Amino acid sequence: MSKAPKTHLIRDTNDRAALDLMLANGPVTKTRLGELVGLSKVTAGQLLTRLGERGLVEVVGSQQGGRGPNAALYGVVPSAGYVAALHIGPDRITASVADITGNELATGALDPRESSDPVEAVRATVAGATRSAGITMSQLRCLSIGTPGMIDPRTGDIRFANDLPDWRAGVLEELRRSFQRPIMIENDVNLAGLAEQSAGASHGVKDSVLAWIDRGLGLAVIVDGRLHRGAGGGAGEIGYLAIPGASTPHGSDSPQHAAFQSLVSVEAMDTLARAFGLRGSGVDCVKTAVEGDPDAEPFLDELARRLALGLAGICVVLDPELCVLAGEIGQAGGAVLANRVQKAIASLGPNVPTVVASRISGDPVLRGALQMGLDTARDEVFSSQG
Amino acid sequence: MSKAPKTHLIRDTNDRAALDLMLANGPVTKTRLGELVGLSKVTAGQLLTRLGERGLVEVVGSQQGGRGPNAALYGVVPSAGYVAALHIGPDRITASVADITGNELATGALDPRESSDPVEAVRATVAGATRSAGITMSQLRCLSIGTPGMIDPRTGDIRFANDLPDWRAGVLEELRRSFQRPIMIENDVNLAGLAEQSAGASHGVKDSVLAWIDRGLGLAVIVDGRLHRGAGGGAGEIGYLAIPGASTPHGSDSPQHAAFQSLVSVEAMDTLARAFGLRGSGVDCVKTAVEGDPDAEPFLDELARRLALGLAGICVVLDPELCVLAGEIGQAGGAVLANRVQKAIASLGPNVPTVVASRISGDPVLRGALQMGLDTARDEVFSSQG
DNA sequence: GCCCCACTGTAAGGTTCCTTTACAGTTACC
DNA sequence: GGTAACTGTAAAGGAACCTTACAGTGGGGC
Repeated sequence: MSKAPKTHLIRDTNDRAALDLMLANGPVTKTRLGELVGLSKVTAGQLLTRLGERGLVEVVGSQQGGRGPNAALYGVVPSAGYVAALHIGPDRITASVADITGNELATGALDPRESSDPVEAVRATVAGATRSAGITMSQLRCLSIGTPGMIDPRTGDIRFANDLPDWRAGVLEELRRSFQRPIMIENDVNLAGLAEQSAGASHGVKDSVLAWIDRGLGLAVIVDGRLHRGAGGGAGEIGYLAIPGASTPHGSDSPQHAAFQSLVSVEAMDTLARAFGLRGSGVDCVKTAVEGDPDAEPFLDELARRLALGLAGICVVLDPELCVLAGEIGQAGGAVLANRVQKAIASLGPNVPTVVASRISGDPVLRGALQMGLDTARDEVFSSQG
Repeated sequence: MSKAPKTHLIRDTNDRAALDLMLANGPVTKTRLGELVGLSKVTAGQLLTRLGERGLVEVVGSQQGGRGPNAALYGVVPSAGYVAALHIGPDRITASVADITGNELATGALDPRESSDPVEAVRATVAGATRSAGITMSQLRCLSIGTPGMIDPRTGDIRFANDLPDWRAGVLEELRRSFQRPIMIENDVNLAGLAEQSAGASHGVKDSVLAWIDRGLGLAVIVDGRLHRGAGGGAGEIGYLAIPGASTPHGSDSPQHAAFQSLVSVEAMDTLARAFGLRGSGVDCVKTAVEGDPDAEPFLDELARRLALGLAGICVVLDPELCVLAGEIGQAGGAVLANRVQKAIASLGPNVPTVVASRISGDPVLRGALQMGLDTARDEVFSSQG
């Protein structure tokens, strides 16, 4: 109810609700839209006329089989806007381009070693992906970038990214200058958490965490349905978490080795597999163990125990309803590992979440970045000012 | 924009905003209210007429010193509703009665050993407090109760309270039957966190935690300005937190002694003080150390180190902007302890919050309970249905 | 094969709630 | 003693929703 921007406040709210409904449920008739948004048939019709004149919705068909005349079906116009999402990894940059409805049009990839300049690398990858998608870069409403490393929640800029020496503070500003449009950078693990929430295991769950167990270790914290970044963007940096009662079976027991990162990463699994006398990489050993190899059983139990030692502390603090295991190790462990971790957590503390494996196919980070990009693109395109 | 309860949706929102503004800023004139709420002078006048007819606001004076006629000052009518708040401790029940503006009218206390029945104890304490306040129990809009123990966020009932054997699951239902009005039970530490947020150190801070260090140990987690209870109400039960690298200087080092609870409670401080060859209780030793006694210095350092070991893990997960130390030990430690804890956290991890001591005078739990009670009473009284 | 009923889509008029404009009355300040 | 700045109310206007009414369309019962 603020005074200045009161131009069409209620109407804007209803327009946006209608657009979101059409994106979520697909094409709808006038009458149905009215029921869903809470408007009369007449007002819903006026709303659709308005959005049609702005080029945001169009008739996409008609509903067959009804009693009376076939009602027109209205849907969001896909070409109303496009977004590009990127996942910056140490040895691979991947990109995805989608239209405003969330339909993925094309993907692209680049070896980051081709260029040490982040802006150049991003431009090249995005250019390739947009070309395959059959659109121009100028049609992109915004760019959404997932990286390892910590983001300053005030500025949105990178604070530091250990695995990406070329991505330093100031990159956001350079990218914005180069692209002249909204650009967001977000932590990769947080994006995996968003992806899981929007279309995966934690969909509809209010309080959940996603543990990313890969070369690095991280945690996405979702409280009350919203991603929690922390005051300095450092929430979920559980690689630093000091783990009590942890000791590698044949390794040293000194304090500096008790960090969570050193216990459950891809690298740590390689070491652990060797310590258990297993062949192959740590990830492979997880897979064979999950498939039922009895020789790998103790190895998997130790992994579950280590994970539980760290997660138990997190559960004591947050008491999440659900804990999703993701990343290369989490995905390899699947439901088998998840169940064991849940049991192990139950033996360690009072708060026991349901533990499950990731349900996102493909790259969850890229998926999350796309979701974040779509959210802001829709805010832009659908707002009456845009 | 739902269809059924559309009766005066905008109007209700504005009415509530006006009432909240008058509660926060004190009496206001028609014109000023219009500016604050975002309405025209005319509409603000109609709004005040409406609320006046409902007995919620009244003219409480006139603004002197202006140019034109002295504008009437409108304020919330205190007698529009009353609330009672209770703090149930193992050996003391305290109560407080306030009017809808938050003005505390009377307090009361009871020894819980007088009656083993929670309902009887609550009735007796509330009866005493309302009598001193000069109102009847029937004028109470709601009852808000702080207890140790875990609350089920779905039912609002007690799951279990270790320190209160008579308070078990089902108490909420009995209380509701006895009082026939809204009753809320909340964890004491969470209430201390709410008190600190509404009128203490964490006022206006989005992401903060409050560590309660007393006979028991607990953590109130505030994310995005809202108290986080967790899926099972167990968020912040950090007494169970397993602490790495912890060992009592002269005590045992076995795993079962590494729980946070055993390291920093009032009892643990008694033991620690003896271990350092100090006289007096642990709390007294904290006080003398804070006052500058050099003999107690190492004792205080060890307390800060222990606190930091636990809080560092919490900061890695949540990255709060602020960490408030409360409870008997936290309050006794004051700014001196807070500063040392902050330094110690900085040496243990990447996320370093500002650490401060509680700023609530009196009983923070009772204060938080009152705040929670006021919130729901206002929802009731101010809603157009009420 | 015909009629009717359920449905679509539009037009007209009504309600709610806020706004602007206008004006009469009051008081500090020059 | 006049004016500028303010208060408070009345009247008219506009935004955004609603209901009612009606012409048109097509599947299913008879």
